[in-house]
Amino acid sequence: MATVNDPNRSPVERASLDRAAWIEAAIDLIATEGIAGLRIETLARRLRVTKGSFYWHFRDRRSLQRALLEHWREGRIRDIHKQTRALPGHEAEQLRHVIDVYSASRNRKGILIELAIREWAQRDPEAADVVAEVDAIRLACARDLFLALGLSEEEATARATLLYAYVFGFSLMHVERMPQEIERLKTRIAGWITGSAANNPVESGERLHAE
Amino acid sequence: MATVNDPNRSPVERASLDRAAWIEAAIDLIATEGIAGLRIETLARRLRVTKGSFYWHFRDRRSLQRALLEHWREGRIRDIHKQTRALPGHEAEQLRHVIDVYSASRNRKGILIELAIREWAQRDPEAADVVAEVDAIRLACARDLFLALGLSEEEATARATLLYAYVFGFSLMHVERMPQEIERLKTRIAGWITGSAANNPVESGERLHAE
DNA sequence: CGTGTTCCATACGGTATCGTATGGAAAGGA
DNA sequence: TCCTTTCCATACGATACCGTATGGAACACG
Repeated sequence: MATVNDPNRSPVERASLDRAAWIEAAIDLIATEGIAGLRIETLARRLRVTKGSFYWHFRDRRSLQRALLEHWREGRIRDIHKQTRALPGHEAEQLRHVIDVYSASRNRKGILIELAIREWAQRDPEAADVVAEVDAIRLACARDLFLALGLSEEEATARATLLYAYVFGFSLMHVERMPQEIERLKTRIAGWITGSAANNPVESGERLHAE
Repeated sequence: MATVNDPNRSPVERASLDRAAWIEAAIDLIATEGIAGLRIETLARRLRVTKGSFYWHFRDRRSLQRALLEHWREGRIRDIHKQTRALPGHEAEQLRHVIDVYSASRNRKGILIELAIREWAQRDPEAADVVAEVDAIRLACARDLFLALGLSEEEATARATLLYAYVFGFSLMHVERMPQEIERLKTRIAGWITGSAANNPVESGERLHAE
């Protein structure tokens, strides 16, 4: 008896979906099409079902958007805490790690999602609230690292702000340059931002902007 | 002769439009609704005409988008040259002026347009080309100011990149804080970026090698 | 006055999407 | 077996939009 949820079924066949599957697909969609491209029937086609399925799991389009925001919010909060948890004495290293891991070249899809949501937040109050919360938490995490380095409150706040703004701003830029040249540039800038010895290589790490 | 273009006509009456009027309205629209909100019939309603007018002035929707890009490109290039034309000996001051003028709090609408176009550029090659050109020119202008301050090529390029990324990144953030507090923060950060001695100069392992 | 040009209104076919209403297949108890 | 729940398909009305075709009013000009 090959039930609907039979794990032995061919992957191309339709499996029973749940809210999580819709949210996952929605994240993928906004990464490539932006928030405006988040259409129910488009999603349904990608999932090889009809929108009858969608309206069983969600009340309406707005409901999916809210679930999307919540999913993104929780993921970002979990990640920033993971990425900024430094061993004592390794805070500077951890800061450079954060800069590197947030950079667009390292995590294209995550950046696209960030940009899509932030552009959405420009005209959606609920999205703006979520973005504001994520910003505040990430800023606090970065600031704490600077504080651990012995900086004053104000100094640490300012450096964290510079770090955070720089990372997202860089992801907005469309630079045409040799990759190697770019990396040198970014390493130098990271040194300024962290205000520390700048020449330690940054270790690669896990993704921060994962969906 | 009270022609259609008679300047004595009441402003609420419909006047004869031209391409420039459509482009202006389109700019306003994307500032509030984003690129996806740029619909011909929506624009026509705002201009109190029907789309019959639009298709007289433009071939199709894409044609308007291209005109929009061109208009934005020219405006940005003119503006950056104007904002970065410094009197000799006043380059640092001019740099601070640039940071201030391009900050979101001072130019909300302009930032919204920038963000909309940059988000558009994430998935439209023609828009991406225009953004890349504007980025290159603005980076060059900022770099030239740093060069005039005596920095090396590489150092000037890096500082210009930091400045540019920071300004746009900050406009992406949703900070909730006292305006006055924000201004102090931004002033301090601007000091770091310009490398001036006004506040806390950026002291790193590789400090300013101005020759 | 007649004619051509400019600029816009109207009407149309076609597509995409939203949300609803309703039916039905499959699975799991009772 | 029968009934219920779960999950999705189908059909529908309604809206918004694109691009085209075509008519018409106002003006310019000879």
